[in-house]
Amino acid sequence: MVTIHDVARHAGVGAATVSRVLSGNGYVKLETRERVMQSIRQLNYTPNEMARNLYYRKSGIIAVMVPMLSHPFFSELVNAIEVSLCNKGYQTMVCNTFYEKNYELRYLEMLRCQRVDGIIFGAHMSLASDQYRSLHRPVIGFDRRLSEEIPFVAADHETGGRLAALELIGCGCRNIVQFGDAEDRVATPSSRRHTVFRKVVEEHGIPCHSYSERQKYSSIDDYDEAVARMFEEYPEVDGIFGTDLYAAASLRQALSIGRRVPEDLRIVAYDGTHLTRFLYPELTVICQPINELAEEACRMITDMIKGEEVLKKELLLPVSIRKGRTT
Amino acid sequence: MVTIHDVARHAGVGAATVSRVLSGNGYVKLETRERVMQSIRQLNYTPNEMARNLYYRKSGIIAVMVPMLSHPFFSELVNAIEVSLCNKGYQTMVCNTFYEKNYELRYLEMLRCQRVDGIIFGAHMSLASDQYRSLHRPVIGFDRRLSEEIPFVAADHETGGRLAALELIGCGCRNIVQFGDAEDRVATPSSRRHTVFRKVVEEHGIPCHSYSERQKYSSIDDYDEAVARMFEEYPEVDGIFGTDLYAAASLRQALSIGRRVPEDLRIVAYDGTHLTRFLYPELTVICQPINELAEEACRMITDMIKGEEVLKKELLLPVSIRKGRTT
DNA sequence: TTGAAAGCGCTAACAT
DNA sequence: ATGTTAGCGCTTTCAA
Repeated sequence: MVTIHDVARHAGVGAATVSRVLSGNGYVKLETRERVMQSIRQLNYTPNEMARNLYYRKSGIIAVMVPMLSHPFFSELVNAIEVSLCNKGYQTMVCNTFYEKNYELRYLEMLRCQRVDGIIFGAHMSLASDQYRSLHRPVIGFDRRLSEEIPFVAADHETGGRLAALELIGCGCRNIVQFGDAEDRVATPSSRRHTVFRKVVEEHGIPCHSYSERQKYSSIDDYDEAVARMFEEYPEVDGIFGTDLYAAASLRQALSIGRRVPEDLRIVAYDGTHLTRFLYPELTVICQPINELAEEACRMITDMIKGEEVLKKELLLPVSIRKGRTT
Repeated sequence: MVTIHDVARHAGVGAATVSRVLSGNGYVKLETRERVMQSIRQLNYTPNEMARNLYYRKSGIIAVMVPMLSHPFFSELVNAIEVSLCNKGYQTMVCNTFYEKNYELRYLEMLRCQRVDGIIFGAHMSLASDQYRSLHRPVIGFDRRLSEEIPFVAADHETGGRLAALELIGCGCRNIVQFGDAEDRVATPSSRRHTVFRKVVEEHGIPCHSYSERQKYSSIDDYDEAVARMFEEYPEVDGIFGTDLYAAASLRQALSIGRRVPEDLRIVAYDGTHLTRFLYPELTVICQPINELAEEACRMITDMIKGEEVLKKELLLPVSIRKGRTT
């Protein structure tokens, strides 16, 4: 590997001069500059990023932790984050956690050892909040309230849950099922949509059955199985609410057992990933503003890295409803 | 930030001793070791990765370049790569290229400046092959023949194209359309499936119309538009072949204009992403072995990084057909 | 068994 | 306008 000293020797100057030419800082005689440039080109020199990083104590890399990248919501999210970070001059490191604490810990370690400048936490929160707090480094939660001091960004899930409920109620549903835990046992902002959904449904005097999501999804089959079990246990269901994957699996199975949608069964999806655009009949879906969420998350984390205090610690972005043919 | 010297001072030893304790190399008296360990814990010390990386001249990071992470095929691929690299002790950096040469160049630069130890090229190949060759660093092509010396891994697309063709022919299709360029203008292994597909179809005396894929996809709408145009230009079509997204868009539009699948129209998809599992009727699909492809790609790149010569420069993995209800 | 010192490749302060 | 030097934080000879 050719170093700055090789270039310096080749050009007959000191290393500092080469550095000056490269950075554009400081004065360099035109003639010297050109000689240096030529040496750089001849030796095909590229400055070593690791040395620079060590000096500046920053890696220029931001990690984004998600439970599973292949999940459409997270792949679209990470995609948007990558775009946004790239525009801000950062590289994106992806970290799958598979809902496992060990992975989370390992990735937190990357922050402490300065491998990354910051972390966007899109993963399940499984650690005690003081473990996050004790970091004292740039961390933000995506849809996760990690601790009081750690800023987070999320969609306005309460409104999302309400919109979904009203949509199904408006269609005249009498037996509603949602995939998600309505007990508020999980403290993530996104779980609130299920609490609100149930509340609104029951306020209208309609029974609402909630199927808790499993802790961990390893494959698509998990969704299919959950939906199959639901249809078995709750055959009279006429309104379903769940994330895109649950909604899609419900739609598919409903059609395959001959139930008419939306006549016999209405479905409202949540998230609005690309998947919903490929289904027939088109799903009615509550869309999270993925791009905007990503943009804000990146703005927050880069501000924190720059040392600026993030003023608004909790940022909720509005959801929207896209009406399809399943309601 | 607390450094190794802080720990050394705190424990009343030299920095080298702390290093020995940390690495487990060399002899350290039990008593000293324990004193050092205690200091490490008390000061909450974590070794700085950047300094280590500089010393060892490696970052422990591998970049994977894809056109667009939100595309289901690439998100599943990168997911599998992340898992595989993680098991091998590497971090994964994602790089979207959006089919643009500038991005590719920028990412190649990361290799030269030692920001990453290697690159898996899952992106469109837009540079001249000597630009890749001149790297002399660990690079492998995923579905891309970058230059003669650069190893690559891909699915056996020729067989894939043949299987798809035979499937549609076997269903009695007389007017077949495929989404993809059958002219072999693009030199990627994956484009071969379209050449073979057309060849097999025409050998059976059936006309085959090929819709060239666009260079760049920015949104899902692009697929929808292409399919809509196809149905308009080629209303008599009774057999369609295309990647999952084309197949899914075709299925949706076919159903929405009242065409019966598979009675009036048969569809064979290519790739086998999760998307295909959510459609009704279930798509018949030629599946790429994504996990195995990722596994092999990672094995190759890590071998190259270790300095081992990759023996088999071209690795083709078998595809499989999953029969659904669209044929 | 341990510490001092020389690097890894770069930048910036300080001389000149 | 340019070179020398002292780090950034770590690891590894080498000497004691």
